[in-house]
Amino acid sequence: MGRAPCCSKVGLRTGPWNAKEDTLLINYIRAHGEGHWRDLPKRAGLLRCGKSCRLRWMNYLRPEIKRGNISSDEEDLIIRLHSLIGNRWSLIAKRLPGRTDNEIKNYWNSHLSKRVETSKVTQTKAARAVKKKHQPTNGKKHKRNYKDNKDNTTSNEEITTTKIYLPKAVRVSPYSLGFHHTNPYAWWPDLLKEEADNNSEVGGTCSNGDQLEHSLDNSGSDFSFLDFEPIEGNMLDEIIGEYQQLLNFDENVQLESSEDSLSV
DNA sequence: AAGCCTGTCAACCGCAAAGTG
DNA sequence: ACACTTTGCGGTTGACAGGCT
Repeated sequence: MGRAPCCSKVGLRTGPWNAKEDTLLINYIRAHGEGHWRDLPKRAGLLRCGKSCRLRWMNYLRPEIKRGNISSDEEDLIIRLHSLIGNRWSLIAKRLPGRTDNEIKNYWNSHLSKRVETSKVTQTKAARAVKKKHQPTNGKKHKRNYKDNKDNTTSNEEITTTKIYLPKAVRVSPYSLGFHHTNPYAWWPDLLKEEADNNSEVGGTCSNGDQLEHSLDNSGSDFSFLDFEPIEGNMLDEIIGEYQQLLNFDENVQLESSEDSLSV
């Protein structure tokens, strides 16, 4: 997948992960925790680069990841957040528990971007019709301040210049943002689920022959995500409400990427 | 049935921020 | 303050599936 692997990865596997690799990675992380991605493949007996392992874990194997269709609530939230902060997928993902930035990005590119674009055009046509209706008859431009969009695809569209400055991208641990899950092992391979359910030793022998040293204890501290409690209340509603206030501040809001200030 | 087209999504890359010594 | 390493992010790619001609 993607581009050709970089030069330093000779001898390492690329492309889709198989079940055996997934199991090795899951077992290793359950035993030793996340992090130290560079050394992880060697220790786990994987012929992958650390980056690939991290990506596989973060985007697919983490137990708190929610699989399945994106709900209409989530979709609505994505659209609103994207209109507010643009392609900041990780920030958007952090507002959608169980969803990954990659998943949201893909969903946006394949499902939402076109729909939103279509919607924009429709709205623009309607706006033009209204504007034309109220255009002063002397031919002078309407006094209201219109400004071309940066994007040429909508260069003819005119919107007001209320600006919201985007925050700089910051790294925030998903755990610090209330990332919760209710059934962390819901979709893990049955073998692993059994192990988790039984609170049993992860150890034994990996398929590569390595011995796993640590045991899994759900009440223990090896995995912080095991300690999470379900979110109280309807988080999506809260978030939508939160941003609704911002979006309603002015009918037309123009986003402008800049320093970490918010001004309207 | 076969070839082409299009949409989806996992996985890759480069780059930059954060962390560490 | 600096250099080096690690981690996280966003853009992009390409395999695959399904629809269309």
